[in-house]
Amino acid sequence: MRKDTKKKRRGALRIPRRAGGLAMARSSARLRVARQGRPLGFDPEKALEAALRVFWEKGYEGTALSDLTAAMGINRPSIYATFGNKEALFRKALDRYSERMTNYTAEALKEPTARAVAERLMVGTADLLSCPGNPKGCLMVQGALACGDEADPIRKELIARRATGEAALRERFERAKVEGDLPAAADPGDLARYVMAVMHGMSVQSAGGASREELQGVVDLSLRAWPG
Amino acid sequence: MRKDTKKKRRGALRIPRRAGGLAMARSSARLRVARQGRPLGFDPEKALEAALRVFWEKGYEGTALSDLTAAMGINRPSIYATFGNKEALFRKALDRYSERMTNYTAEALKEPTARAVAERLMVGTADLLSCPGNPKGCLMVQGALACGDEADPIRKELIARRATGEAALRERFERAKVEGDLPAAADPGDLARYVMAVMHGMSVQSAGGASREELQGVVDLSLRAWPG
DNA sequence: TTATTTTTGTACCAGTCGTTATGAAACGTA
DNA sequence: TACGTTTCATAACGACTGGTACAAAAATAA
Repeated sequence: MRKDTKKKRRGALRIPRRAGGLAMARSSARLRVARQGRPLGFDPEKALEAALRVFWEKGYEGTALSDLTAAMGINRPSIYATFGNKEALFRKALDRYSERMTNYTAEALKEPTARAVAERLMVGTADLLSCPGNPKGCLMVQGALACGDEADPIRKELIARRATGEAALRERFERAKVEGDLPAAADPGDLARYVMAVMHGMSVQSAGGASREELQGVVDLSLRAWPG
Repeated sequence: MRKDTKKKRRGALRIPRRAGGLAMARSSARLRVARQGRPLGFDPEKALEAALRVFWEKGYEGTALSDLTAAMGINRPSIYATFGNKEALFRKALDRYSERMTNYTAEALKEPTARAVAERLMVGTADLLSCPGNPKGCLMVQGALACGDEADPIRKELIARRATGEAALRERFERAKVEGDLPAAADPGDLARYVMAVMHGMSVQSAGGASREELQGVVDLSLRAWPG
């Protein structure tokens, strides 16, 4: 099911039998206890974590259902019943990625000065990218940077999420200007784009095998551009 | 043919009937004139250019043979006879990309100062990324950043090519240090990585829809980090 | 003409893709 | 026990993947 013909999207409007959101929210269903029927044979949280790893490593398009079933330890029908389809599973993995991996961004935005925000953001990125247990690179970049028509919704989703992050950064820098933290001549939009570009560039370099020290060198140099 | 089973690589050791290199070197076979047999019904240069565009836009994995035949205006057997297989075609397209699109890099390295080298490199990248007729982003980045096992050789090839560019830049900066153009405290490796990271980051932002002016803003800011 | 060589179009290959139908298995409940 | 419900495993679906066999078509050489 790639491109040119009917694209009938057979399973798109399928409703998962069990409300995945609920089952996902509390691990192993603490509140909806004692449902009748055969119990789940796996931990949805761990399965989702495994799926995230695969997507992170191979990208959306490069990940096959067989990769997912192998990594998650369950078979296809369990995936579809619990998470929807491949696209829905990726989005849930992406949510998990944002919550668990890039939570330092929210913390960084609380730093008192614009420069401290930028520094903490970039150092946090270097940390994430060089964490030994993690795949190389950033899911928000390499999940679907260029792809076929089939994966295009995912590509657009990642673009939107990157844009959201950049907007939050720009707004933080606008506040910094109001607070006198940034010179009047500084352009918050340019600064936000610059910081994002450096982080995305670090992601590409990480995917190419850059070490923690090398990434830190990029961070140090990029902070020398800071105004004021 | 994706991953888990035999991976028999049926056509890998196939030898193209006609020496593709020769036919490619001179457009429409000026030197090897008057070969007998039915003449080629298409221009290999134009076909390769069309293939390059598709790979550039959709990445290696996202590009199907049907995409290529449609864009190149020829059918599969002609592709295989002229260029080899999909992987060989991508490599030829990548060569063309390097020669025609990123030739400004060689020019940039000839600039008299390290800063001028960096500036010309990044401005040239902004030009390339915002050239109206071109796909968004950079083929060397989004051709195969994260992918399945099948595309892994291409991913590694891109990593190697990016590393080659970074090494050339580092060597240029080392020369600049010898020439007194860069302070003794400057680290050529860090500087090269920094410039590459900014350019790769611009590529990601371009893929997300960044305009020429926005990319130029990134270039201007990143040059403020320059030592000396 | 006939023979030889090369390209073209068609139709196909085995394998994989994402997705699902089906029925057995495993639970709580009556 | 039997029932209702839910999950599990198997096996299949149609569509598409990269790659090819084959013969007709189009050129040169004899």
